Amino acid sequence: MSDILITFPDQSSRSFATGVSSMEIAESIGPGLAKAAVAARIDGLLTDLTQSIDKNADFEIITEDSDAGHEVLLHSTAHLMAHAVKLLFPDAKVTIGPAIENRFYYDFDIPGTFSDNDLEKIEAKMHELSENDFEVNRIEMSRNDALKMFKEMGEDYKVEIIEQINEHDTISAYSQDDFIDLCRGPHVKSTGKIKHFKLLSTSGAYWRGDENNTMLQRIYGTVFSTKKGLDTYLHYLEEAKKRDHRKLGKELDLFFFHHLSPASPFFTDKGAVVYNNLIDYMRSLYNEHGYNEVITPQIFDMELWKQSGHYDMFIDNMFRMEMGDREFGLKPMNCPGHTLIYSHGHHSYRDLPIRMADFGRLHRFEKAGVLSGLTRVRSMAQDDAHIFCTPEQIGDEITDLFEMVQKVYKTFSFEDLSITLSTRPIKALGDIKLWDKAESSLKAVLDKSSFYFTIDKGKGAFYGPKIDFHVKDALQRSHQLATIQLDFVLPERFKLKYIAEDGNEARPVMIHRAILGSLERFFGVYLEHCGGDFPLWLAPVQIVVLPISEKVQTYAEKLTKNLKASGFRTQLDDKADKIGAKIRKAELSKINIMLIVGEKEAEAETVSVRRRHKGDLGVMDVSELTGLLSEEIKQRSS
RNA sequence: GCCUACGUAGCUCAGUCGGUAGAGCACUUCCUUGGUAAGGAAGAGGUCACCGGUUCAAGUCCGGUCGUAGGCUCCA
Repeated sequence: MSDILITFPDQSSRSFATGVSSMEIAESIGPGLAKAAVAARIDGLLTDLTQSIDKNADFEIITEDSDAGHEVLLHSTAHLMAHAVKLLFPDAKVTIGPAIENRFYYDFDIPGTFSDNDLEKIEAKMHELSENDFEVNRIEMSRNDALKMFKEMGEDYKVEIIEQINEHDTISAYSQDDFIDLCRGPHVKSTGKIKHFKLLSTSGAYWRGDENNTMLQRIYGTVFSTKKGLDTYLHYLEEAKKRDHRKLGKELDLFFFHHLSPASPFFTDKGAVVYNNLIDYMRSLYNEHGYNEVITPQIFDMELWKQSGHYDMFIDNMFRMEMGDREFGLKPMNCPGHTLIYSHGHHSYRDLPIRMADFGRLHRFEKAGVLSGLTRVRSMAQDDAHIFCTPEQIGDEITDLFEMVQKVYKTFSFEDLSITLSTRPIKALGDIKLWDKAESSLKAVLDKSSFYFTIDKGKGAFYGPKIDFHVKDALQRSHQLATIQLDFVLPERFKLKYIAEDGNEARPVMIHRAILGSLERFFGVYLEHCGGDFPLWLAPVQIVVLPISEKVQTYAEKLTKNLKASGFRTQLDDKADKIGAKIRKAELSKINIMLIVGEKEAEAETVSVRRRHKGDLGVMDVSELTGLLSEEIKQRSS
């Protein structure tokens, strides 16, 4: 038997006997590696460790702590769960069970549903199967044999899957004890490898995601190679729950919902302070960047939405009303209204670009099942603007937007910006030449920006290509916030024009752009990002004055009054509580500055300053303090 | 829209087998006048989401409506 040459990721190579398995190679390198190995990558393809190799190949061991290895482990755990479910619920039919980010799921067709109690039983059975340490074996077979086998087993969904697999492809299945499941693999070599897992939740899910198909029962779970890994992940889930904007919104009394206006947030006085400060901040940027704000109607004759195309594309998401013999639509977007402003006057190329900003309230009838807190609402406003410009101006406008976006994310301390450029979809309106030009100008700006970006081919809007910005929050979750979309269609539909340099009429381009996106959603995302600890400039209550006893009531009142007059959002806590209780209350409501005043301070006209989460900062003159705070607010420090 | 779970005081939650509703925090009043994360006492607060049904009797059982939550094409 001749030898084969195995090349490792560091480009070193060694020869092995033909037919060597990945496991044997791993063992030859070291027992530690062999223990951590879950799969191998041979010439770029993920395979089982037991797979034998009979030709020269690029080779890499996949360990359980790598991303690919974790995926294998997740997928193998999905199988283990399916195994347990089949034992406990013999009538269940298996469907698919992929790994997703940090989790896996498996969909089953069962007569009833899974209860929490069932989940516990399944988990216990999984532990039992893990302890049995069954070998996991790959079985390859022809398409016909596979069809026959799964038909006999009554696994209709698997049969459907096999029927869609290319005739000439080999089909693989994996067995552990007497459980067998159609699967591409690879898998861990025995069930004993799967130890640290937890089933998380159940839900309904349509077969192949199509609501016309059978509703299946899905179970989500997670698994890690170490107990520590699992604990860390479960802790992360706890942390995410603690920071949930709906929970914080209630605790800090920022907003609430009422069943008489579903999915439409009520911002309390406190929440409105934050909301309005977000708007004020964007306004200050608009001043710097040459935007003009407009105010447009809430309700338009349906004729407008027919002309804009919303009637065809968006009518299911619109609130409509009939008044006498006219039908009106509540605006879901500002753009059509803005074209009416643009058309209200004549424009020369010298007027362009026109940057038209609008914080108008929008209403969208989102399906009941997709609503969620502030992230998916039916009533919202955006930091919306439309830029009307010449095709030549697109590049400069985008460059300016980039600058703005970066400023904004810095202010809110969002790091880890990533960008996608979405290009022309198959169903696109407008001249292809214009598309090419628009795409290349977007790409040129991106190239110049030194930002890393990926291209989402064919994912642009039907009216133009777009750039989306994604940020990661404090828990490393990604959120799409800003969007910049080029639009050639609306200017066409509304026959927008300007007089070009050559004296002829020309069609402007519209750029739709929002940086925070919807203010409601941004409020939610940012609330979770900062965990309710608003920076001073955004805080609903910036200062609370805490008198130690009634003896200093007069001083405390005067102090509060003066701070309010100086523009600080200040409260006085003159309840008959002890100072410790007042401090505790202020800390829990996350008020930035606590001013403790007793007889000493009253006499010297000073304050004892305590900062949220930081504790006692010592005694200060009032003017010194207000100077520092004013500067902090002006800088919008985070 | 579909599946599942949930809806009890402002908030967080108990409420057994169907027998007419309870705690903590918050709130109000009183006592205490205090020095950096909870001083004490008393009081007030609920059409148990809504509508209907079963029953002598419903927060509890059944049906419906509304609302909220987790999901619903990350493919064997």
